[in-house]
Amino acid sequence: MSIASDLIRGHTDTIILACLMGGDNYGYEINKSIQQKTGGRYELKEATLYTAFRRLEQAGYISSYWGDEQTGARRRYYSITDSGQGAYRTLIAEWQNAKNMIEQLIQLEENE
Amino acid sequence: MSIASDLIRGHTDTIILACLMGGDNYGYEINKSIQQKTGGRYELKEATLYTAFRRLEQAGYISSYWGDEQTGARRRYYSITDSGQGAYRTLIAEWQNAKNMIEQLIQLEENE
DNA sequence: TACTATACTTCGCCTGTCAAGGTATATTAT
DNA sequence: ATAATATACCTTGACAGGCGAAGTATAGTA
Repeated sequence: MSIASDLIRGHTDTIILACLMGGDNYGYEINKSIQQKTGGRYELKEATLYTAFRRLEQAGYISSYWGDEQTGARRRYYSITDSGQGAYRTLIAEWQNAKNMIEQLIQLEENE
Repeated sequence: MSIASDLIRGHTDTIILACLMGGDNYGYEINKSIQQKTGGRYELKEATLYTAFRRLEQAGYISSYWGDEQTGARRRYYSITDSGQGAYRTLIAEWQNAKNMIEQLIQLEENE
């Protein structure tokens, strides 16, 4: 069973930034690590992933460079910027906020 | 401060269904109750609200009828169906799922 | 008489997701 | 040799939900 993408929407950027907080990485590997973290229950679709990279780089939250692999397919590595680290912290705070709000709104109240 | 709409996307239906689990209600009042529950920090935009009603009714999760107000503006009341109650429970379960997954993905791990 | 609150509706734009298709290299199986 | 698979990246076009903006109608208040 997969997860509705509308529930993840808006978290893609945060997920990627969180990943890059742990160090530079490239797209394919980032997605692999996401699959691993969730025990295969979730993965970003390639189109979604690379669209997000463009968006984040455009916003100045990440920067990229080509790896110098001597063998195998080329890799484009991404690095989180200072600005991106700030954005990450903001996004985390917003998530805490949103999470509480959603819980408040979708649960049935016993009292009242 | 408001909340990013992409963080709410996918929860609109659940929020409305949750509201109707407490009994029949009409659009304007539903939105008021949402504002109240969140201390004014959140409200559904009218277009979003009424679009959601159409969608939910289309799906058979809610049904509607006109109120018999003798005065003031007419009100269209909404009622959650059996099917809608099932959908609500499913959506709640999915939220629990998604919530855990997101937390796992966006937080920094101390260990490892 | 104008404004505000209540209450519902529709149109068209914007944005993020994703199916589908493409490119290229290296390894493994037939 | 050749086919298949894994790695790794990229783009296009369609789709769906959120929402700004505008409109309709009624009732109470300044």
